[in-house]
Amino acid sequence: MDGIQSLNINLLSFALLSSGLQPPQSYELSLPCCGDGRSSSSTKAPQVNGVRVQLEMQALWQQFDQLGTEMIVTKAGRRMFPTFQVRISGMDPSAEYVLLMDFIPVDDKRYRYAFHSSSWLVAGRADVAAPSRMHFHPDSPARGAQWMKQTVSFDTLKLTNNLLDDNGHMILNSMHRYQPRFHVVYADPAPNSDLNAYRNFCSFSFAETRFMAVTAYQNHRITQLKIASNPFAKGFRTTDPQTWTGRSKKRWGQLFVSTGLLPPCPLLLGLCRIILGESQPETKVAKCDLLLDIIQLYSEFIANVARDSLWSPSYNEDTLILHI
Amino acid sequence: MDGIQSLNINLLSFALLSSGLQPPQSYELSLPCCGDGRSSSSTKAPQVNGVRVQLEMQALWQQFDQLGTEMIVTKAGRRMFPTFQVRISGMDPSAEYVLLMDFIPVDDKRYRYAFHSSSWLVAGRADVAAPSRMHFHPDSPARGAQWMKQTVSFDTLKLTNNLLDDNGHMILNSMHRYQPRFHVVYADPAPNSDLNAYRNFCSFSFAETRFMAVTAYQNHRITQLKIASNPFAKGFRTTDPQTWTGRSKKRWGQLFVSTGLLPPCPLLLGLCRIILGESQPETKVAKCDLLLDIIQLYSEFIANVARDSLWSPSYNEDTLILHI
DNA sequence: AATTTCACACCTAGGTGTGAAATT
DNA sequence: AATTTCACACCTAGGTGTGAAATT
Repeated sequence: MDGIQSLNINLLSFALLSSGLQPPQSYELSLPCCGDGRSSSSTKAPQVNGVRVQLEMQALWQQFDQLGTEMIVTKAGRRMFPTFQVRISGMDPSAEYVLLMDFIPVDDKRYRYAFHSSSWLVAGRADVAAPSRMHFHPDSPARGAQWMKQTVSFDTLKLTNNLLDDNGHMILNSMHRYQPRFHVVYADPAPNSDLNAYRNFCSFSFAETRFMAVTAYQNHRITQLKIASNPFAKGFRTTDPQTWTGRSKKRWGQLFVSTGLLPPCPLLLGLCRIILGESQPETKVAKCDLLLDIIQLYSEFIANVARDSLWSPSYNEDTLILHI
Repeated sequence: MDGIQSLNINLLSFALLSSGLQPPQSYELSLPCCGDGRSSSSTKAPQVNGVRVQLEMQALWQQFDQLGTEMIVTKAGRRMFPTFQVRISGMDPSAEYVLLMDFIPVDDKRYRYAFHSSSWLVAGRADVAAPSRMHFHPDSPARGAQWMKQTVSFDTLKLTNNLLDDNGHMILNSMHRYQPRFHVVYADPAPNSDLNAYRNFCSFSFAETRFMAVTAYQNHRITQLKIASNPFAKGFRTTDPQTWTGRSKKRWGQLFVSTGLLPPCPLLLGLCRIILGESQPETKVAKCDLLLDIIQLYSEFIANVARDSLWSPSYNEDTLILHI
């Protein structure tokens, strides 16, 4: 990454500032290239003039966009999901390019979520703009052939609401709306490349990647779509037909303690099977603590309560109610 | 990474080939710089002349070296442990450098391990040399200031015995001995830098990083030291005072089935505690399958054998012998 | 009352040596 | 008989939303 700066920092600063980097500003005016992946044809260097960019996972992005995409921002930095990924064509295979992203405010407004109507409402003018940063793709600089070989993924990019962030994350204001922007910059080796820097870059925006920055999800349907589509949130999927809504250790412990429900041995086995997720054998869930608690409860039950008298209690298929 | 090649490939190929890259060859003759981290003083460019390199984790390397370090090579590629890491000083902070590693045969021999004497014996001349490759540090190229800021780690480097490897791993012959070598190359921007390429690089070897490439560990003490020092091998450490030598599910299952030992409820609890690793609470072991088996055995015992009659069996503290 | 923070359970992704099986 | 391969249990490292607590 160190090499990028020496090669291109002057170029980039001129080019992107002149394209209107500083937010807030109008969304439409900020785009020198149109959003459908086609660059404007005039006054561009041949190395960028023919560049075409295609958004990956477009169907998923559109699914989110229809609900009103939300992206979590945290102090430590949070990845985007869906990840911004593009497929590029039309580069000069042997020319060097730097790829980068930034985020511009869609408008000059601050929003709040109205739960009763499940919609976003304007809640005044925007807060003071967060420090504007650019995210260089870590493989930059690289030749066109390399970039076009496979999908270019910005999966290391993180969003934060920490104005003092020093991890190089993108700083955004929560409850504000943003448009991701993607830039292709030709690393012109000519000594006076600064003079016509505007010719050497091209920018792309995809309307379906707009999102609201939030510290916690507001729209429950967004949460559900994230859980359904992000592999890292698999733990929150409810695949079990019996829908164990209380999945956590605490809830289970409370359930057992408070209701006085205790399983007999075959039921304990069945319960463990379910908890350990036998229904989906690929997810070997590490719910040892929960299991340990249940066994403890069972053990205490045997030791202190049931002993000889209650060894064959009556129970139906799902639960056991102790006759104490 | 693509940028490296455009900047330095001619330079590198000339410089490193002239320093004697092709194995096999004598170990001593192959080192233009001495192994204590000091470069030779004459005929070098000022950007590399004063470079000093210090091996990190030297004590650990020496511990392995005393036993005869072994490094696993696999078809898919295996990391080195210890990882090759260095601390660099004396670079020109604003000059650009490429850092890379290669591996040269220590001698022209093939070895075998004699278990009876716990030592390596010569087993003939070396096999045909594996394709020689270089591993560029992924941050290359970068400025001296960047490289000197913190420890430079080659933790992405992998070793393979697959002659047809196309993942860019280092190809080595199993049962052959190798010396890792580290190169600092100044990326000379001068147009005719090829002409005095030999002035623009410097190489470093650390004798304690020599190792034998193996497909399976031969010296048991090496295995034990790897287990003791590599965090990823923590699962094989025997921290429990009772030293559960049979740790696997299969062994436990066999133990229970074959000996007819079955725990009563308090013992089941204690057993689960031990299996779940309560003794070291930071290691939440996912031994759910094992636990499930034990519970199954216990359940079957209760359902089919003990039922009413044997609910209070005699047992000592460690095991229960059923009176059937 | 609205928004943010934080410890946490629960995943993905991938780095370990094991020991039986396969290969040479 | 020696060496290599492979599925596997068990770790490390870190990305998820949760829901209670803290903050604004």
